[in-house]
Amino acid sequence: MADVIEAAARILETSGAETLTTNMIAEVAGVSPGSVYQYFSDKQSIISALIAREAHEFMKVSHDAIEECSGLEAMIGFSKALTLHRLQRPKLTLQLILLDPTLTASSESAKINEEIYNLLVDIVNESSVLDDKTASVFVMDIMAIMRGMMLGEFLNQDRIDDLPDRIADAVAGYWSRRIQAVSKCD
Amino acid sequence: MADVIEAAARILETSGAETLTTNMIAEVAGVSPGSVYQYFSDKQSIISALIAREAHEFMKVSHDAIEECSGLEAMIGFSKALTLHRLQRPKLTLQLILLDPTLTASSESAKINEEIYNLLVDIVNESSVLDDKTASVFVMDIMAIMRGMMLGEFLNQDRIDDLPDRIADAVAGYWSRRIQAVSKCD
Amino acid sequence: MADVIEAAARILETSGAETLTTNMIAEVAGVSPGSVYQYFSDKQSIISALIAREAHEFMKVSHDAIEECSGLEAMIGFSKALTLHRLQRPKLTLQLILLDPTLTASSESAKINEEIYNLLVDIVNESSVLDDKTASVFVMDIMAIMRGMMLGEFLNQDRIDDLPDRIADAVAGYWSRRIQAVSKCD
Amino acid sequence: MADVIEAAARILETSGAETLTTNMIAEVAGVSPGSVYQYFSDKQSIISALIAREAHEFMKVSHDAIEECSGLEAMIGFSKALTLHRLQRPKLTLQLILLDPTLTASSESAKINEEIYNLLVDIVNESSVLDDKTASVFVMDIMAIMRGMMLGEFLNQDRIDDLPDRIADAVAGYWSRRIQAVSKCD
DNA sequence: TATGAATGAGAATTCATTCAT
DNA sequence: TATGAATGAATTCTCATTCAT
Repeated sequence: MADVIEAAARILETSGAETLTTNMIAEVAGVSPGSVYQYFSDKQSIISALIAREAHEFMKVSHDAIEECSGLEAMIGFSKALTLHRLQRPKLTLQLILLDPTLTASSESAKINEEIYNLLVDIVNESSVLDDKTASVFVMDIMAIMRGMMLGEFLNQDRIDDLPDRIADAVAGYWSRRIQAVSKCD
Repeated sequence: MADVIEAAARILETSGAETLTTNMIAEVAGVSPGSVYQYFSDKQSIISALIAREAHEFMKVSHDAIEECSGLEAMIGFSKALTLHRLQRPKLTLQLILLDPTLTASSESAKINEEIYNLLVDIVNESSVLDDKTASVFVMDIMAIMRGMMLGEFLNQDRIDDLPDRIADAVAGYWSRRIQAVSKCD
Repeated sequence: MADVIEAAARILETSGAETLTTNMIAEVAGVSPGSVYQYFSDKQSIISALIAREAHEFMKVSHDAIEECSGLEAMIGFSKALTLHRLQRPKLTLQLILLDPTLTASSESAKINEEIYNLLVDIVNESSVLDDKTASVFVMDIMAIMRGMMLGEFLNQDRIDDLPDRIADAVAGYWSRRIQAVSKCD
Repeated sequence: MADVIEAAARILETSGAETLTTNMIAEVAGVSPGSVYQYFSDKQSIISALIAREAHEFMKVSHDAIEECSGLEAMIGFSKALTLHRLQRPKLTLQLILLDPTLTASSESAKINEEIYNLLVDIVNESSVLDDKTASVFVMDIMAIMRGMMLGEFLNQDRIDDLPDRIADAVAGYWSRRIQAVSKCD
């Protein structure tokens, strides 16, 4: 099962989503096409499982990065952890974002995604009192910025070494500007 | 020809890239499958033409938004113009980003993309003296932030009315933080 | 009309039967696809007309080659005339043989073919008294030998300059051997 | 796999090359269209495999026909064996000659073709000393005569019973005439 | 449970032919 | 009469999925 998922990951990395056929997955995983369907109901669920795996892996890293920090500092910690984590397999990250930008393909990854979302909402609420909707949009934007910048970098691979810092700056920049904007409204 | 491109756009909006078949495009365009190939050599070139159309439309808006401004002000003008433009057809924007994040699918859209890129590099160079590489990464990041936030919003459609402002804040935040970071390095 | 036929010929020569489309014929002939159908009921009738044209051209040469000769000498004269004639456009000959080995695609070329056939039967009958069936097979074989050797040579283009002599030898060889064989039977 | 090849053969025999579609092959073979592509990469490779099959079958017969003979006698033995072999499925032979007159469609049949070619060159060299080029043309001509006469007969089916003898006479006739012609040149 | 050959619906594309202008 | 855009049936080939072994 893990082999099948990893096979899908490797195919995405080496030749992209168009070549991701179930027969190819089976071949790379070293099993028969029929066996793949013993564990996965269909092709989409393999992709979903891969996304869930990646989300899971990240969750482990995520908590450590935030603890003992709060507010913007915690958010920056989070963004750097996410970026460093995804830098390990940039091509894969790129392909997964294109396949499922929201990470909600499976209920499992959707759940993990929500956990992360709640984590970030908590961080935001520690330092400012925003109504639910505003906090939600705030967090979504920050995730979108991170996702967008990773996607951009992984497409160009121009200056991958300082990507974590650049993303941190983008997040911090958004945070400080936006907190002001949101406060003004009240 | 325009009908075929618009048909592709509508299919992307209503049911996404998987249902974008050449037969479906022909049907929605109200022509026969054969007719599609009178104007387009293959399926990809329809998509490329659609992307080129969108890029073209945006270019018209783009110049107006920037003129008489400079520096950050110009960049914010640009980001708002882009966002407002893409807000007209958010679902389509989303699908096109997923199909071709770099806008380089066709030589024509690649050219327009480069024009926009040069426009932004000029804006950056007006206010700060950065070496070529740094300016390039700077501009790429800003485009990535915009792309990421649009993609995020169009997936959720939570608070679309203040998206231009939020993107402008993100761009401004990145700009001010990053100019400092880059200056420190010198 | 002649332009259309010649266009078909040229396409056969340059790129073979697979690329012989009606649209291509029209383009090479410098007319519109619709115009082609003013003169020809369908694609096959263009090919038939081309075959008829070639048969016709050859008939002109044919009579001259035979007159004042008789028997084997006349037959050799005929074979050399045919070979020299077809050597002018070997590629075309090759393609036409493959398209219609019997030259009976159209009633017109079938008629010319029969004329030639009768000519050769007369030649045979001048020197030997064979029953109709035997004479018929005799002539058919000679035509088949010529066709086969031309086809072979035009595929390889090895030694095209002495092809007429080689074919003449083959014809003469068949003639002399076969006359004996046929006589024995009686 | 053999079923698919035989299906192609039968279609060629009954209705010719225009009706030889991959769907029809699958239907006649009693399998699904997809199954055809399990064994053959594309349509052409089915045809090539059929040609290779025929060439292979003939090779088995070929050696026996020649052994213990030499010179013209061996060549006549060969020509009779070939003719008798192809007489088993004349319609198929006809269609295959039109599809691939040189038998070089596949590397496998090309190889077999070369084997046969070498066999015949050896036969020629046993009785006469010809330079390479002359021997090559000599053998090619003999093969062309056989091919041409089979093609002619299979089109008309006039007197199929004495075809082997007629072809043998044609070959013998060419041989004796041509050996003289070639010797004169020296 | 694992296999992998077989499936067959469906995709992209072609091209002989038509017909409104 | 000439045009050439439009047609649409037919073709090759793919691939997610199944099921007998």
